[in-house]
Amino acid sequence: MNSNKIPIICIVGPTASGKTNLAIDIAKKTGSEIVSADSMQVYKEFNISTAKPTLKQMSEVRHHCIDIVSVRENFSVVKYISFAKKTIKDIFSRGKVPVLCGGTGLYIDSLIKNVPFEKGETNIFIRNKILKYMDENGTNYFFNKLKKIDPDSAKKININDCKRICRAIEFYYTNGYPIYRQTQNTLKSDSCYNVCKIGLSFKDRSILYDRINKRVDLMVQNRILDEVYSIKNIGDTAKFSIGYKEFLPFINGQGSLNECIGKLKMETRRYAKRQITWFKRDLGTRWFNVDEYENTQDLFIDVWKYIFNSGILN
RNA sequence: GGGAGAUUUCCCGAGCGGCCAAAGGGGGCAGACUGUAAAUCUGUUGCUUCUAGCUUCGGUGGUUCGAAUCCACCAUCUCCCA
Repeated sequence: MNSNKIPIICIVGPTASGKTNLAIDIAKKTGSEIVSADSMQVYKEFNISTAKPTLKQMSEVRHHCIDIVSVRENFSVVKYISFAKKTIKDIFSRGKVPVLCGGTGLYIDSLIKNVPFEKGETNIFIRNKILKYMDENGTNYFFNKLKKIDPDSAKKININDCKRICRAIEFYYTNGYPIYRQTQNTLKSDSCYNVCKIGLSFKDRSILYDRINKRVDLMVQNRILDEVYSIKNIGDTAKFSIGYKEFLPFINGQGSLNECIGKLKMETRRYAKRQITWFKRDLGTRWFNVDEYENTQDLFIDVWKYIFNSGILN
């Protein structure tokens, strides 16, 4: 146990696995606060679609990194990290062990691994020009350019991955050195947190998928469509939110509502799959199969035992 | 009642005598992921004792060296005329 590191309890897992409730139970038990790690719950206007904790839940346990920007603004990992780092420090300074909870793997890993995001604010204008060029003329020109300025990254990035090619080039020209070096530096640097990581998973994938489908039905009942209608001038990062873009065909008269709901369920399931792939990578995570427990109380008891025995609270 | 057309691997859909276990897309499964990440991208997807063999293209029979592809009948569906 490294004493000069801030201890964190971290809950990860796919969407609809029950992270929110588990985190709240843990925070109540330890008298602590929750730091969300969710790239879409940061937006004030998304409530139903992001399955945010309820107002009641948020009044019982303090939540952070939720409702911090408008969908009109662009958000990114960097903004998240600077916000989350301060928050975690603050919670710890008040004698509590923060509970980090969320489904955005990139945000969690970047935070925990201490990724050194430096100067070089993204130039959206240039980025969009490069992406537009690749969309119209193929990736060859920029991929070859990348091979020259950052051959290591070119080896790792697939020739069809426009966004990563674009980012690597953008990185080089704003920072003056290859993005590959940043990755290497991160691997060398030490985390400033001491993390007890808990993952929620399912022995039977179909049970998770079933929960997702039901959750979407519930969102529809809770008038997710009104939420979509109420959003005006959405920005470039929020517009990709699952639960927003799927309803656009209906709103534009290009599809039935049922088709959109079906698509939303499907996209959510696929998202869950990607989350599982991401989180599985971290060998330090202690996994709990949700579908092996009779109820959430039993699950909580086991999780709590694990947290307690980990020594993170000492 | 008469006429025209359809039936393909989990789904949609191409194939119209050999190069077809069958294009392409979707989904599933697996993977990647360092300033858009709920984004983006990759691999794989009939079975097996897997550099080969076996069983598939509504059903049954036939033509042919050879059929998902041609013929006959049957079944189901769609459309058109009554």
